[in-house]
Amino acid sequence: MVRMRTRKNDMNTNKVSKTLLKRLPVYLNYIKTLPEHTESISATKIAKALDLGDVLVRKDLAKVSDGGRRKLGYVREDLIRDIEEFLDVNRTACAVIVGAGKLGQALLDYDGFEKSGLQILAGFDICPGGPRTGGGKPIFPMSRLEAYCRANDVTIGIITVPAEHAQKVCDQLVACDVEAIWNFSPVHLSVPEHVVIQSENLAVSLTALRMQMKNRG
Amino acid sequence: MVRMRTRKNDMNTNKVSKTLLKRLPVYLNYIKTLPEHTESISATKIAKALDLGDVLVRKDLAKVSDGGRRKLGYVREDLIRDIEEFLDVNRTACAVIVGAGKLGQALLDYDGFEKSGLQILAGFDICPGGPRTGGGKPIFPMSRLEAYCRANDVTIGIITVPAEHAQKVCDQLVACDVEAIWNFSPVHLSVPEHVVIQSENLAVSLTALRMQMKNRG
DNA sequence: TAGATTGTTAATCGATTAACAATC
DNA sequence: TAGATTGTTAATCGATTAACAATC
Repeated sequence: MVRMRTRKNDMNTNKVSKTLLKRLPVYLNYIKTLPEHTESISATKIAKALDLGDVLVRKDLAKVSDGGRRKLGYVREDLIRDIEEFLDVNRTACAVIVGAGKLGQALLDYDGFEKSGLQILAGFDICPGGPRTGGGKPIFPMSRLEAYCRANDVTIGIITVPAEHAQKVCDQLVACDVEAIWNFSPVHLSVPEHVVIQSENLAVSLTALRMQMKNRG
Repeated sequence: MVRMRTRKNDMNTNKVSKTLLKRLPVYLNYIKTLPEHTESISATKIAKALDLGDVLVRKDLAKVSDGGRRKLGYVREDLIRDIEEFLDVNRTACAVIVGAGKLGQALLDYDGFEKSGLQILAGFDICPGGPRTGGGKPIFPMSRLEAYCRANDVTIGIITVPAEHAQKVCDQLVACDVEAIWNFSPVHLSVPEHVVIQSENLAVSLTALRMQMKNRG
């Protein structure tokens, strides 16, 4: 009798905590960078390598995989598969970047997002400048944004314009029916409730870093 | 009798939570972008504008300022001063960037960090390429890293090299006696205990974003 | 067996929210 | 006064850690 691979009941029903979601890609990356011949890996070892508590890692892994075997740990490639499945990295979302300055171009050219399930199709800017960036992706004028998004199933808008234009650009992207905004400008953006927003505010990170230094030194 | 401006007792003794540190720069930025003529501002209004709970903002502000007046809220410029003082933005830390690719250059040219107390002096790379970037800051070969860091009081090392070189570069920066590492490469870095580390892992953010989309749609 | 590991339940810790008092 | 606000104490929520049982 063929038995379907069963998943833990709570795997999909339980809400996943945001902190777990942030750790899973880190685990995944670490496990993937282990030497090829590594057969198995334990939560304890991952915890030590990543400076985390072992119980924490054990619980995290239990939430996304039932491949854990007492005394043995996890089979490496099974664990990779389970995490990837959980994170749904194979379902690719399409994105555009608005703002083709240095940062925008850096993101446009970076090919590392594809293994996290993101394909950045094109950039948009008020003055499109050179027709293509080094990485070979096109940069279009803003006037073509909406048509492009609708024609190419763009679900994520990435904002890399200066702070003063960010909200306006955000509104334009929302009008293109993107489902999510990934914001790299240092301002809080207002979006309708159905739109997901994630802000990378480097000034915030920097301040956190500096305060930690202050508390140590 | 001249009375010194007194601060709440718990302001320096109490440990500040990490979450507070992440919100303060956001508050500060919001308050600063209010119309010039704005005299006063309340926690309630800030909360509404930034989609946060009002009690949360109220408690946060109380931790960094004692300028709150019942019924009136805070005097805008006093609050700005108190937050800036708390975050110590006027004490500037010097940094270098290792890795002068597009991302490294974007950060090197970005002038927004200075108002958060960071001065990025120079970039370093294995092949220094053109002598200067658009923003006018120098890019040196790696061989000059240590001498430069020691000569210029560099306390923060920013890493924007590909993942496979990140740990090596990190070790080099630690050997230059930097106090903190700001890591933009998507790997976990090991540092001695006395070194502060902050990683901006975009793959992690991206995954969090995609999972939120999945849970909504 | 003994030891390394997972898994589970309870305890702790930290952060947020709720309720309400104070007050200008 | 009434209303908008801060401030404080208790309750709740969520995440992590501790303790220990299970097991291959």
